[in-house]
Amino acid sequence: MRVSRTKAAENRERILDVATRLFRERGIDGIGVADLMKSAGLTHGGFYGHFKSKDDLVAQACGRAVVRMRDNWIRTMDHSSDPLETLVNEYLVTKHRDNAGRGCPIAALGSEIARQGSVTRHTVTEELKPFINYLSEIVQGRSTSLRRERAIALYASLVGAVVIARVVDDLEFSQEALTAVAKAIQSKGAKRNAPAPRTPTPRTKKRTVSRAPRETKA
Amino acid sequence: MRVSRTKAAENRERILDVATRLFRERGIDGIGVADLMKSAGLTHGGFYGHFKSKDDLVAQACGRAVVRMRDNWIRTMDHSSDPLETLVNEYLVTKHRDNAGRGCPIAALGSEIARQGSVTRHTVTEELKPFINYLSEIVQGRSTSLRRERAIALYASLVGAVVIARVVDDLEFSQEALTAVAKAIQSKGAKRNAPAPRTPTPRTKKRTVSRAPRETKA
DNA sequence: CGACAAAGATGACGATCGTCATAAAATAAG
DNA sequence: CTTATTTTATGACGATCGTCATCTTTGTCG
Repeated sequence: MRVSRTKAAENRERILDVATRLFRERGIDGIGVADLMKSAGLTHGGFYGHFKSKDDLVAQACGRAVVRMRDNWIRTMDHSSDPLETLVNEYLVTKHRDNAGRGCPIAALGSEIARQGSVTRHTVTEELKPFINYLSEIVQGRSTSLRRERAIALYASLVGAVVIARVVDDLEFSQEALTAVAKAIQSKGAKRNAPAPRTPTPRTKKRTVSRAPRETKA
Repeated sequence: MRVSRTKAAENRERILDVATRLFRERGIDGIGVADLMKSAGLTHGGFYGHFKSKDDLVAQACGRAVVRMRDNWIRTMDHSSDPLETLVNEYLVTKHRDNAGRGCPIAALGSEIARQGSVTRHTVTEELKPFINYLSEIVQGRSTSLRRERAIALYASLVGAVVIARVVDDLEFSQEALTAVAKAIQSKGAKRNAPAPRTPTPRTKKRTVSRAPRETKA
């Protein structure tokens, strides 16, 4: 059966949205075209009218996931008086850890994207660069190159923390991964020569009660 | 055909060794039982005499990969006068980035292990804990809890750096991910109140010429 | 030396994979 | 209103997936 032109475009968008979520939840190889289309409310046949292959969808979905993450966090940080703390409070929390389908695609799919074809990797790379550039503006540092270095190191520690927190099945250990990196970032982001927090285990629970990262629907 | 008891044990070891490498290279879903057995020089039929399912193999292979990584790096660091710098020089280099099959299993499979069953995740977790405990001894910090925090944050930034370096297809960007985290770690590991390096882009290439991490064969 | 047991080879199973040809159906164009 | 185009549905394809039953072969032990 046929469908109106706008409806067809909506269907395409829905397939992409479902893919960005299910890939992060189950892995790129963990969800097939048929299941994916069913989750979008369609049958598997119509897929190849929208995408020329699964790899094509993977590239577009991964790129979209990075764009959504970037736009979402930039928007959130732009409305914050302390963007770095806001980022940490949105990223290094259990709600993000337990909601891979709506969280950072590099943390959710990093090791898989690394094995994808050139189109997917290139798309992800180009969409990731503006995010790093933005982070370079919110970290401290004398020179632009130093701030860029710190931005990359910041993002790397965020990704690694969530990956480790999702790998380990020990809840306490998992929580440690999140809070340890959060503390490391905040002690670094603090004013130079400011006294480091003397107590080793102060308020570490309060930090996990913030909102989970959410994506825009369209 | 039958094979001597010791030969059978060798075959089992070979299957496990091949699996620890191929899983990291192609992903857990990226290599099947048949291909895996062929790579071990056997046919697919004998597999279930050694392992009761693929998940069983995945758990043992991932656990073994973590053990090998841990033992290898602990041994290397134990012979070094500056264990932290040695770790950075072994981990944050292109040889490690380009050799996922023999590198850190968390960096190579982190987002996939996070979706594995409870046995795999528990095995990995328990083998990972001693590594974190070891790292806690080589980082600086007044209290044991502070050192543990820093050890976890250190490992997280290592993992994140290699994941990002493997995801992006921009070679310069990829190299930046490695060196940025290396610098961040070394500036942190330096003596407190030591002057931070003033020049923003000094010697960053020399650091990448070290040996790649290697595993023991048995 | 002979009998048993066990390891690996062979081949097949049902499921699922990505892909595509074709049919049906409704919108868009005339 | 008719015609033609386009989108989705149906169903099938070969390949590969994990798994297992069966058989052959051979090491092991009485």
